[in-house]
Parts: sequence; C-alpha cells; structure tokens
Amino acid sequence: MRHRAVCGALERDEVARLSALAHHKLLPPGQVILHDNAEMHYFANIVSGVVKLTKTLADGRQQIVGLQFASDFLGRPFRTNSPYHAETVTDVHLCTYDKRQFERLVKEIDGFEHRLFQNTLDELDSAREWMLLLGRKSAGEKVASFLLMVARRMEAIGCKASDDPERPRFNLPLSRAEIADFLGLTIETVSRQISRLKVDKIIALDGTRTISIIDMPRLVAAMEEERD
Amino acid sequence: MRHRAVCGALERDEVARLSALAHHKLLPPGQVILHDNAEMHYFANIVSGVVKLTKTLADGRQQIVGLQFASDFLGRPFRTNSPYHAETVTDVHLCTYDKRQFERLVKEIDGFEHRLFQNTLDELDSAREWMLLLGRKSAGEKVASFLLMVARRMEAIGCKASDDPERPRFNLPLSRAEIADFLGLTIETVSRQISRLKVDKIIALDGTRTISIIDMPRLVAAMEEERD
DNA sequence: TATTCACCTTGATCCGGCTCAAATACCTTG
DNA sequence: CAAGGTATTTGAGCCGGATCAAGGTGAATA
Repeated sequence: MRHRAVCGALERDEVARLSALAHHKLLPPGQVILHDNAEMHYFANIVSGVVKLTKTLADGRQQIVGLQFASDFLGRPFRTNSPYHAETVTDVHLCTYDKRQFERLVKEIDGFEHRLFQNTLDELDSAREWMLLLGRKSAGEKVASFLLMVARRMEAIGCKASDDPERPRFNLPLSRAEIADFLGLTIETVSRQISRLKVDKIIALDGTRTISIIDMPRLVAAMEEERD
Repeated sequence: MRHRAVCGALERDEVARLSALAHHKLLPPGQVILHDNAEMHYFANIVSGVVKLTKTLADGRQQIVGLQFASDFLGRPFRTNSPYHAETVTDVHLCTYDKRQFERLVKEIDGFEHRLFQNTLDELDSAREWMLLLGRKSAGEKVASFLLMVARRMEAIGCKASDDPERPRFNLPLSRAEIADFLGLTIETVSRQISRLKVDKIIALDGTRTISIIDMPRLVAAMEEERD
C-alpha cells in the first residue's frame, strides 16, 4: 500500500520521521474534513474509505469535483485555504499530519515535494478526464464510465468481493444522490441508467449497493457509445 | 509579466541560466503544439496568445480541458507523454526549453520545482471550478461565466481595448465553435445565449469577436442565476 | 413481527438545449 | 467592388434528461 502513497518515495528513516508526526483518526460517513474556503490545519493520507470533494452553488446545486480512495493524499501543501468541501463518504481511516510540521518535513526531505507534485499532476489528469465526461458524454456513458472507474479503484486497493477477474464484484461506496452529484445528473436518471444496464445484462445488482460486472466488454463499450 | 510566470521565483542569475536555454517560436492559429498521447520534447512559456488543451472522443465529440494565456506554462515536468492535445488558438509567441535541459535546471535551482508545483495547483483549482460549471450550470450561466473569465484574463495580461474599468472591452480569442467545446454546448446555443445578453443590454458586440461589457453587475449575477 | 424512515425505482410530463435547415454577416481574394 | 467561402445568427421541431409524483425496498428500531 505504501508504495502508492506519497510516502512511497521516502527512505526508511524518513518514513519514520513522518510517522512520528502522524495522528490517526477514524471518521463515520458524512463527516466534514474540510470546509469550503476555510483554513486547513492538517494534511492527511487516506488509509481506508472514500472521501468526496464537492463544490456548491448558492442555490444548492452541487458537484463532486474529486473522489479520494485509500492511499490518496488530502490537502494542499503551502496553501492556507481550501477551495472545496471535503467530506467522508464511508467510514474513513485517516492518517493526519500537522500542517506546519508536515511542510517543514517536505522542505527537509529531498524528493518529497517532487512526489507530492507528481501526485497533483495525476489529480489534474483525472480532473480533465472528468471534464470530458461532464461536458460531452450522455447519461448512459457517464454511468458506465463511473462504474468502471470505481471498479478499477476498488480493485486497485484490494476491495473486490470476488476473485474472478472476469466478473468483478464490489460495493458501491456512493449513494445514488452522490453518483448524481459526481456525474452532473439527477438521482432519477442515474437510477434509470443503472436499471438499463441491469436489464441489458451488463451488470447485476445484489441489493442496491453491490455490483457485479457481468459483461465487461460491453460495459467498456458503453463508456463511449458510437452514435450512428 | 515575469512575476506571473514560473520564472518569477528565480534569482537574476538563475533567470539568465534559464534564458540561455530558451528558443523562441512564433506560431499561427490552429498549430498543434502537442499531440494527444504523444511524447513531449519541450516545455514552453506562453509569451503572448492563447493555447487550448483539448480531449476528443472516438466519434469526434471534443472538450476543451484548459485554456492557457500569456505567462502560462506549457508541459508536464518529469512526465513523458501528454494526456491531451494542445493547439494554438491565436497567433502565439512561445518561449521553449529543451525538456532534458529544463528538467536538469529544475533539479538544480532551489525553489523552481516548488514554483511549478504551485502553478499546477492553480491549474487543478481552475479545472475543478470548471467541473462545477460543466456539471451544474445552465447554458446562460455557462456563457456568462466564460465571458467574465476571458475578460479577467485578458485584463490581467493587459489586452483590454478600453481604459474604462467599468466597461471592459476585449477581443474574444475563441470562435463560437471553440466556446461551445469549452462549455460543453453547441455552436447554436452559444450564439443564442450571446444574442440574449446583447438584447438584454448586458454586453455589446462590435462585429463578432469584440465584446464590451456594459452591465458588469448583471453579468456577474448571470453566472449563477437563482431559480425561484 | 410491525413500524418507520431513508433510499431507491418507476412512471408521466415538461422543457432546455440539440438537431436540422436556412438566412445573414464577415473576411478574403481577385 | 463583386464573388465566394467561412463563421455566425436565427428559426422550427424534437429529444434526452429534468421535474414532479407515486410506489417499492430494506435496514434499524421498537
């Protein structure tokens, strides 16, 4: 796990220095980690669970602008304020670091800032990938893309509930409302699209949150439907 | 100008070392700077002009995922491939640096990578701002937000065609088709929304590319219309 | 086991933005 | 200045996804 996290680039004794700063936090779902526009006081690594980053318009319309999974880094080095709201989606295990102490360490440990930088470039890439989805994909394509992204991330962190690589099975961490906020859709449209994938036998549902991908090739194709 | 660019954090002699690497390029509109997925061979600072970063689906649907203006930095340090397509929108004056030489300098000059990192955080912030727009704003709100963003950026780099701060006037660098690709709309919808702003006397057009903002408060309000 | 409440699904209808089509404005180039 | 091509505007009609309105489902509590 550590090799995926920001501390992956560190030497053994440097990891120890970082660990000395760490405080562990266990949070239930729906807990606010960072308020929009508020000052940040600590950084964190996600040890387990899912965190959503959201932005909201004055009239309440909301958009999820980032989803963070285990091993992801939370916080903006050398910035004081957060331009978004961060909130736990599931039970979350955080490993937090005092802002100042962490930033001092970043300056002292060679290559640490480099690692954080590369991490931010990855986030930028996925944000841009998501812009293409939000601006140009249909509801069906959005939902297919979302399911596949979650499947991949859950698999990457070893949360799959099945060992058959052909038939991935996992728990959706997000509610329908959260999926809608992520995809720029409404709850009803998300629900209808998921139902359609089920009727088409591309996925199967067990309850409302457990998803099995039955026909991976067709799900991949559904991410980008050719229109006549 | 330099204080806005990535070299803003450098000492005088360091700027000199950087300048020694620089090659200047003048490009006409519509010139490809980076191919999607292709290897990058140089970095660049935009001295003047506008560059668009785009992503395209297999069937041709396109989304602009970034707009870069004068003083912006182009390229992804320590990454070999570009996840997007970069193309000039206007005449562009670039100041380019060989990739390897530049990366060596980044390692040697203290604080240089830090500056690039902060720059990337800014890009990430605006990408997320744009996700909110793409996912949750109406066509009218999108166009108003776009005009205001361009007005601010053109003003920041001193390209305003008017000296009255109450009535900014500038040349739109993008065609209607490009605006549509940026906002996740069609050409026709963009045109209709601009016409509506004109009829409502919020903006005035001179020809098709020159825009005057007549009623700034109402334009700002139009970025986020309260719906009863 | 019954009750409740939050979440999800499904149906009917509506509307904003897309599509298709045509007219008009703008910019070249001769 | 005329001609032609490209970019933009405008109009008419349609459709995908939103909205409004019931139902259904399932986990927690009593």
